[in-house]
Amino acid sequence: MIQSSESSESLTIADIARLAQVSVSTVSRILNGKPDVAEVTRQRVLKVIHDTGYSPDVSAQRLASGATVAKSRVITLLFPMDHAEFTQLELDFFIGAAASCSKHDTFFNLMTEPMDADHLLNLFRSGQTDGVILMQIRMDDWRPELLTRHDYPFVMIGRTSDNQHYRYIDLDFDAAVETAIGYLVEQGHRRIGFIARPASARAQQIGPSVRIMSGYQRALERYRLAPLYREVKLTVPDVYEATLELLDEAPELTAIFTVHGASSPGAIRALRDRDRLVPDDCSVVALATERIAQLVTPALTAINFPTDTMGYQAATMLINALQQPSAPVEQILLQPRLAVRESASTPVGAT
Amino acid sequence: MIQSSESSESLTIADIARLAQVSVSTVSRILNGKPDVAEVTRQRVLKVIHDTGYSPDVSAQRLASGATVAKSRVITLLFPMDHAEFTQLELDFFIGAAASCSKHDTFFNLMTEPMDADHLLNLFRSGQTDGVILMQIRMDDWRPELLTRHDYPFVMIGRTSDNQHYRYIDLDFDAAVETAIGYLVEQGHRRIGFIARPASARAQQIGPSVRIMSGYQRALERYRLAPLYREVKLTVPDVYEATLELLDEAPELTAIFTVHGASSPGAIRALRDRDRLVPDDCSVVALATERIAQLVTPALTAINFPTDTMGYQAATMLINALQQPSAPVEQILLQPRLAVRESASTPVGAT
DNA sequence: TTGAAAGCGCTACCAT
DNA sequence: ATGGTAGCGCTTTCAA
Repeated sequence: MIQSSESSESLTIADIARLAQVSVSTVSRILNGKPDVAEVTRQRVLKVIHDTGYSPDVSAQRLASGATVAKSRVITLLFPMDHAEFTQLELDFFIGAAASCSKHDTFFNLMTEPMDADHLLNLFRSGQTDGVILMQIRMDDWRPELLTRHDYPFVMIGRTSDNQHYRYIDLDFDAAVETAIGYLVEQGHRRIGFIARPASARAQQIGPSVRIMSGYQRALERYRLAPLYREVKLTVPDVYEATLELLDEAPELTAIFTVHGASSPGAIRALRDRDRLVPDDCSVVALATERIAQLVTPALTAINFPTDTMGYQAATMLINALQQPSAPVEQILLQPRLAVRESASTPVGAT
Repeated sequence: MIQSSESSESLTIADIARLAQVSVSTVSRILNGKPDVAEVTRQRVLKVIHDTGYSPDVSAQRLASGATVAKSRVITLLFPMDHAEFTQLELDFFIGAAASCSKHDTFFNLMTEPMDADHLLNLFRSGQTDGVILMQIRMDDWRPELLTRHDYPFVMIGRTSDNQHYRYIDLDFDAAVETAIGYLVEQGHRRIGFIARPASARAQQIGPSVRIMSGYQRALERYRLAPLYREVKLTVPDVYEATLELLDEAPELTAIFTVHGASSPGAIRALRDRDRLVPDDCSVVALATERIAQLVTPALTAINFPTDTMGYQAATMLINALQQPSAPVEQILLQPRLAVRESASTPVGAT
């Protein structure tokens, strides 16, 4: 009870055996909860173990038991932090994934370190994780191919340009933009400002950035709209500035679509500072999580970005794949759903 | 190059040695980057390794090299998810901690599974982590004592009732409540509604819940105020309801202090639905992160809850402790700082 | 520069 | 119910 400290440094199973006056095999049995040990013996040995603070060397256990790499019951979500400022968005993915792990008796691991191939493979080799959730997927991402080749389980939140065979869950961003702009057009808007993620993300071929811009192009053509957009860092001040620029470029604009709910107060305030009230004098539609949409005033009319659900589903998908490796590959492409709230309306003087 | 797959299942260093026509020792040397190998040999062996897809068994490596448990360069943030609904709050802790890890070449691990003592110790024993950040600290938390006894490094975000010797960073919640209410009183408010975390959290002795209520008691005494509060789940709808109740109980109230920024729109909307505009007809002060405070309209006058900074500092503290185990124990108790924004003002008809 | 062999700490099989 | 012992896959002297 009392013994203060870790002489455990170099204790081996042999030491325990000696101290408890039994054989190594017996100690091993006890350690592994085997039934064929006399209760008295077990107690005696257990006492020694506790008193000495001994704990078995995991490496040796694994090696001896032939478990090349033991199931760790850990899944890891990889979110390379340098590729994007953390935003509310990503956080909800984490929550969802963590919640699923909790429900499925699995540990959840979040890694924000950007990884090269070696790091990634080592995660598996070292037994640190049983599977990974990949985020910030680029159109030409190299990771799915690598992991597939090594037969390491993974799912993507996002998708590459040609992912016939990989598990993924993603929002149909192309369609999301078309839906949002379509809605605004339906309401009678013709001059619509668009605020998108930084061009740098697109240059890096990050999926959503690429697809959002292609969706925008398609929407422009489909509705015969003139381009009017800014690609900026999605912070409140940057969006504020961008909105002002848009207003300068096209004072006649009656609506703004922004791809990020959490920075939309920037737009709303810029509008207010130019004497435009939302939604009466200008509509704002966003791509946003329900939570953020509700937090902003006026509550955002928005394409729902169900990030927590996506995180939850991604983790669940991965855990399933772990349990049934031969099960068919699931691919989920969520269709956009617009939630009408308070931030958009018919333009002044429209039909 | 082409080889499609992993026969690697059972490849050992001996197989590589045989295939490359060298001894096991030589392969080992190459694996470990030792200099005393002929370049030709090295190339030949490397090719075999690559072609076969061989990768060494980590357990065996560790065992043989005597590294009882290798430094994992991982720190783990423990956030037991059942103890609290995830709120924006906690998320910012994660961001901060992750950011520090990134800066300090360390992996960041988030675990949401509630843990018993065995789980916790195993995290260390199995070499999964070098240190942990504890959250959701209870006044009488058992974890610091356990970890200290085993000499496993940790820091707390929060603190126990008697943590003379543990590393921690915490906000002075007692003082925070007094400051907020003091500010309101200074502005001329006398009838102030208070919205706090659920009583269940307090029953569980979760630090902030306990200290916030004790701070409230102190504030009541100090300013001779009558109690007027609700303890509720901090969601927008629940806070909405709570605010309505407060309004029913004390229609004359002129201010509300809530401990959670992200659910404060619930209060603001309840007020609006009772024809009270914030801040003109009723002030709202919150305990909130800067980000949330800015997101809400009107921007919240709030006690700053620097969660991301706290997460960052906690991780940094831990990483330092890992590098210099003998360094003195750091303890940081942040004093509350009020940021005046738009949501509070002088009550109607006050001096 | 290379090879042979002795363990690392533990499990699992075979005896007893 | 217990003990003896042969490896698990690798690293690391020590020789050659």
